Amino acid sequence: MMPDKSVQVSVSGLNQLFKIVRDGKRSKVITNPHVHETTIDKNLLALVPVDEFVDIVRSEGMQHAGISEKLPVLAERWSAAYKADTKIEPIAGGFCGKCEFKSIPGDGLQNGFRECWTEAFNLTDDEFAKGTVLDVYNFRRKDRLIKISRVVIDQIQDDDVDVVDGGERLSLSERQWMQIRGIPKDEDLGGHWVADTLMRREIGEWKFPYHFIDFETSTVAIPFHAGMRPYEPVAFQFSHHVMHEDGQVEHVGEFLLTDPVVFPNFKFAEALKAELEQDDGTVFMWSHHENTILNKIAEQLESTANPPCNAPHLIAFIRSLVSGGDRQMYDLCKLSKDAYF
DNA sequence: ACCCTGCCAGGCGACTATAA
DNA sequence: TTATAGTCGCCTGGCAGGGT
Repeated sequence: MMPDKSVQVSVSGLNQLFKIVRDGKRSKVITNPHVHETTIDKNLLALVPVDEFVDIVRSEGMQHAGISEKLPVLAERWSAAYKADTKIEPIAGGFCGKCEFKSIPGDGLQNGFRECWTEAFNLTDDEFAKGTVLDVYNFRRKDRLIKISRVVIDQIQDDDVDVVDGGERLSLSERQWMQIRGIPKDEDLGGHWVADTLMRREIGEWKFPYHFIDFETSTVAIPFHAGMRPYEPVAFQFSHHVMHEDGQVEHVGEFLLTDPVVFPNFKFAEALKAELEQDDGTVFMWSHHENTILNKIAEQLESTANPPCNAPHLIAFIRSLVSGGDRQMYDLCKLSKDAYF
């Protein structure tokens, strides 16, 4: 059974019926005794046939952490190793970047990643400290280099990265190369690099007062509110800082709605509108998260059965801020990628 | 003058990896 | 989750060379 994202729930507070509580080191779910009195839209859960995927696993086996093998063979091998507590020989790959057994030097914990990579590549402490192909930003050839045991960052060769000239922008490959070989001496501003012309031109487009907004959202499987679907984002908090022309920065506003009964998204948009419509200063976001959330809220305002009376104003306000709007939010993450190292 | 063929570059879509 | 960029394969169109 899977939550069906196309289904709107008919009641509010469904999530309140199943409270998760800590019980020592374990968690457990307390089911509300009134659960049976609540009419739960059973369609919220969809029966999804997975035969097709089971067939794939049966015929092609498992592919995990560099291993490709039939499931029964793996089950046998891994359970035997687990039972006898014997170590499985490591296979290194790009997926090691997501290794969950890394530890921070000095925290006293064992470092499974280091153990594996020491065994696989004989790396010294010094080499670990330099960094590896896993540390290179958005590097898609790491697998290839790991296969030929070229893993320490300074072992990466010129032709391992096709450096594309980004013109006035720092291209992805130029960034990678800077990370690998360092900032060219004549362009080093003291440990950082700036695309001066581009940066100044972009800043020239901005308008004081600058608004910096940051959203906190959650997407949960069991909707909090009637009319919502599984995994619809709930925007419950934002913070708002303003930077004035004289350089003074202030935390001008914050929205936080924690009342579990109230659907926060529309109140959220309302509060944001009240704070931003005081002037026409540039609004900044980091990456496109704020854009995505605002689009989502506009969608919800349009599709909800009982929209607030100011819905048209809220929608117009959102449209002006999102990509394509006349006051579209400026993505500082993108600028930092284009113009800063 | 026209056509065919092979080569190559660029465009495009599908897929995939990555980041936030 | 969404957005974006890299990669790869495929297609197309331009071009050159050679044949009819």
